[in-house]
Amino acid sequence: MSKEITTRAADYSQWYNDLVIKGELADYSAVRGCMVIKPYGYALWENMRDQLDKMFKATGHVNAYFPLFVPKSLFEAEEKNAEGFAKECAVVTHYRLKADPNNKGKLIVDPEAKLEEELVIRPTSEAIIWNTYKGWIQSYRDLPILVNQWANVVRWEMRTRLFLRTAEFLWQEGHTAHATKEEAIVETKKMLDVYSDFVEHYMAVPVIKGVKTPNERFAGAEDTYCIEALMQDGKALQAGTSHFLGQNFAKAFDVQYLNKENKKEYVWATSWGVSTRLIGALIMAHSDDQGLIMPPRIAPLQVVIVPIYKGEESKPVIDAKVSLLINDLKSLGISVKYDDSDHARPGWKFAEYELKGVPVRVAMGMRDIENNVVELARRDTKEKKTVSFDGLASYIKDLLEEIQINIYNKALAFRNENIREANTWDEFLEILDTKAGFVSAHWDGTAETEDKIKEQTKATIRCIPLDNKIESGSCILTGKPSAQRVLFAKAY
RNA sequence: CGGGAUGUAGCGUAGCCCGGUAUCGCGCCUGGUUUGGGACCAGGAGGUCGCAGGUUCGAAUCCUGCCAUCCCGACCA
Repeated sequence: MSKEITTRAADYSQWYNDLVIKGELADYSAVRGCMVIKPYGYALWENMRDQLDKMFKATGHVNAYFPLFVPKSLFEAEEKNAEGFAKECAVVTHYRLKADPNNKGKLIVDPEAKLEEELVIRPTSEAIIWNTYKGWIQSYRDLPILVNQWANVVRWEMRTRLFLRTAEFLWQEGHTAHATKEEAIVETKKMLDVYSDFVEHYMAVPVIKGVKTPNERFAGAEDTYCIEALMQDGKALQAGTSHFLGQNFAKAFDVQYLNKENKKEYVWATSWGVSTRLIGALIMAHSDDQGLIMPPRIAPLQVVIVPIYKGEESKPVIDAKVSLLINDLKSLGISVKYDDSDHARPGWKFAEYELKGVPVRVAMGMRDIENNVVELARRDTKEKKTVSFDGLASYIKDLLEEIQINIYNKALAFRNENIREANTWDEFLEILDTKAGFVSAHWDGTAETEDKIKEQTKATIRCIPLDNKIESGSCILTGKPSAQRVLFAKAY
């Protein structure tokens, strides 16, 4: 009774909030728009971070750390980038507080401690990083620079939502510098592949790789590549972006190198990022009305064991048997918790771990020990099975993989069912209205048409899929000729 | 930032219209009985009624301002 979850059908947004808060991933904080990521949620982020970090390093990248503050003069150097982020920047103007002479025990900002130059709290780090790269790059021998940083950034959003859009969020941002345009484009696409690989294979969320239209492009980019995922309510969510920045930042910060012919050239750049927003995607892609469903490969906890005992004498017997299983699981690299706490009964624990999305639950009582079995429950299908204790750990290892694949396939089937072609404006409206999801339709390629469609339907062009087949047709709105379909959806 | 709603113990709530020292359930603590899908009995602790002003002898209740959260827009990862 203690932790009722709103159903998806009753109120999708409330369902999402319930999962985040009652599943103990995060909580609201005293700071507007900022959340506290709780240990269970942070453990999930750590698993995601560790895996991504491995993948970044395997593709030749190294980590570094740049300041939180960006002097305003650096921030404004790349005009488009500055313009794009200007209206959501937190700015530090003073460096000292002092006692309020009129109000004992209170503090005021010391007007005499005004900064000569305001410091922008980074909404993204291109400016400070490219200012730094200027000092790192003289020759073609200094290139490429393949640096990533794990950091927090601040974007003063009007309307925030747990994980999906918070004023401060955690992310990684890769910033690379290259001698040639071709190399930079290869890098941009390579990192998009790393993202899609991670999101699909570890988070079990299928994504569509594509390129953004100029309207939706990152401020300061020449091209923005993205991965788009579909949530259970039929809305799309941008799960990651990789930008080809051209020479925009090199020119803004005057970063040039000498090539083999001893001629000066501007450096080519990329940047790419994914954030704690991915956790929102994970929640909305898999979870059900009973709670979260964690993909085994990044689950904070993969297996929970619940003892079922009658009387004090059976408890040590169960403990002893369980410790064997724990050792076996740990030796296979599986995370496991034995919840033998006495303040909650088994039924309560079952519900609790379902809410938290633990992939596999083992229940063991005297009855099981006598038969040399356990009760095994999987979170994704809610299926319960009696399984032999012999070889149990490796059975569970296989089961975790099966769950991983099953939830991916389920999400994939849902996503595929929800990509629909529209060939007329009426069809387009009807799909958006009654079914949501992605709509594949022809578009005349102009920003004006894109804006009009957005105004009338709230749907935006999520991306032009990279594997798009070339197919001529006519624009859904204007009827003008079009060379290919693009993907529309309402989005988070 | 515009429109709507909400804010009372850790959580969910009654009381507000019609002003008089806050109700109930869950949870929590102690002891006991329990344990195969959210246990039961007994006793107990826990509240600046979102915050700040104002009206009043007296404010959870009336008035003003602010803050936070949720929903719908605009903006965005």
